[in-house]
Amino acid sequence: MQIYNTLTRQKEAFVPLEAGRIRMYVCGMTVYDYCHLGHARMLVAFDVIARWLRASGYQLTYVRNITDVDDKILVRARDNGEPIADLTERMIDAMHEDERQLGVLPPDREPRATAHISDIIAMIETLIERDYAYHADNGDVFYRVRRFERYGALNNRNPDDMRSGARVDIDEAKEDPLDFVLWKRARPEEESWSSPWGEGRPGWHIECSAMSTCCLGDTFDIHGGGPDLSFPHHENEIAQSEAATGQKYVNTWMHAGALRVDNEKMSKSLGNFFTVRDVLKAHDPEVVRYLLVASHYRSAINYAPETLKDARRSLERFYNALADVEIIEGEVSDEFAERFTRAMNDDFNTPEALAVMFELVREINRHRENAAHAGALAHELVRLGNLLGLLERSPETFLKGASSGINDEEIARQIEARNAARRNKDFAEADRIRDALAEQGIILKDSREGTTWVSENR
RNA sequence: GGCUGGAUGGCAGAGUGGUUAUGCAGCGGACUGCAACUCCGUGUACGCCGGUUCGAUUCCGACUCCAGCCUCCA
Repeated sequence: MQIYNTLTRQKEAFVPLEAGRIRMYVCGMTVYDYCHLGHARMLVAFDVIARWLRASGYQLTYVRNITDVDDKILVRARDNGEPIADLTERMIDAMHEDERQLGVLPPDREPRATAHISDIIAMIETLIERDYAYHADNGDVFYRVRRFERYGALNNRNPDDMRSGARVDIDEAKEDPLDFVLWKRARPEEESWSSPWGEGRPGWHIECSAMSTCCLGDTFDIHGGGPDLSFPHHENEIAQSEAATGQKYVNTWMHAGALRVDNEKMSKSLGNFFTVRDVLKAHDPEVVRYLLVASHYRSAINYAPETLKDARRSLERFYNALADVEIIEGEVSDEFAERFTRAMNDDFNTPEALAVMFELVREINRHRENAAHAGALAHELVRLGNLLGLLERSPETFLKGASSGINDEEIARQIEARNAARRNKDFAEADRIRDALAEQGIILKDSREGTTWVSENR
């Protein structure tokens, strides 16, 4: 298996630290608002990765944290006039619901920053002991970046270069503008935790170092996250963890590509985001997942509502192939599975894997008259699709969707009326009925076995 | 300014030193009462300029453009 490593900027043969076992940590959400599609992209990308690692026979421990304390959460909770725990619980529930909808399987562990304050404090204490951190005059604790020689390695960045154009805020309390905060002293009225440095809360970067080490050990196999976390977040994590433990932190760094809107990054700070729940109001969740899986996980996706239409049509091709076939296990050429596996083993090449599945679709359609063979091919298609978290529903459920406004009995009645007209060669009437149903999004399909329908809604 | 990516046919999107990606859309044919679904066939696609090579979209160099990071952000 080959995986692209951000640290070395190339695909590498992946070898886990412990044979047969993989430990993976992914930076999750800061829960002060609903998930947007950019989050969905990252969540689905690592879901596919986790699924494939498991399908490949590895015993995977997948940890994805929740940041449930930070400045934005504090501000939002104060604006709402509620305790931060109320806000974060609500957003965590919403996130879980969005994930479930998108077919994202839960990680094995989902540690929260507020549940690991003592681990965080312990790590900061170690960093201070080792002279990698200092308690500044303003009460904050900072990381001493220049003391960590390898700083910038992940992003190929030299601290001296960063200084020149830097827009780093000149905090008087810092020894060096590059230093970043590990522990923030609480301002009056702020929710806080006690520490050797007084009441306060953890800085953002330290929580991931503390939680990943707690859950997975000093050194682990894979660390992932969104495209914008590489710097400074992951760089800082390396500095913190390696300074604290003296061990290599992570072997393979993985970063998902961005999701853009109108060729601009979608992000909360730009305000150009679509929330997952809003998109799912108008679109089938599997269509959204397909859209995300149809691009390689590292490439940027330029999202436009119209692109969902293409995704929908592509999924329809899969489900049309599965419709009216009895899906049964049977003899199938290994070729498809082998090519699928080769694609996925090559840095999780899902577009290539989907291409193999589409070729399977054609085989099914070609062999429809041979029920056993078609059924076996269909079984294989579903099996491969499931590995990507797709094709988990019956073709009927997907194709008929939520038939809005008109119920199945009424549709059946109209179809019977039309077929009666057809038998009488009254094609004008037959077409009138078909057009009327089409108005309501119901598309009829005639075959030797009779007339079926699908919904083009959603 | 520094550091990363990227530029593929109408659109989306893989990949490869010489041979069909794949999906959607289009065109021709089959099936159909007509459609839809499906099948068969069909597109001189690889940003620009040089170089290496028998041969480059694929390797190397320059250039142009786009995006991301350098401040919280998946």
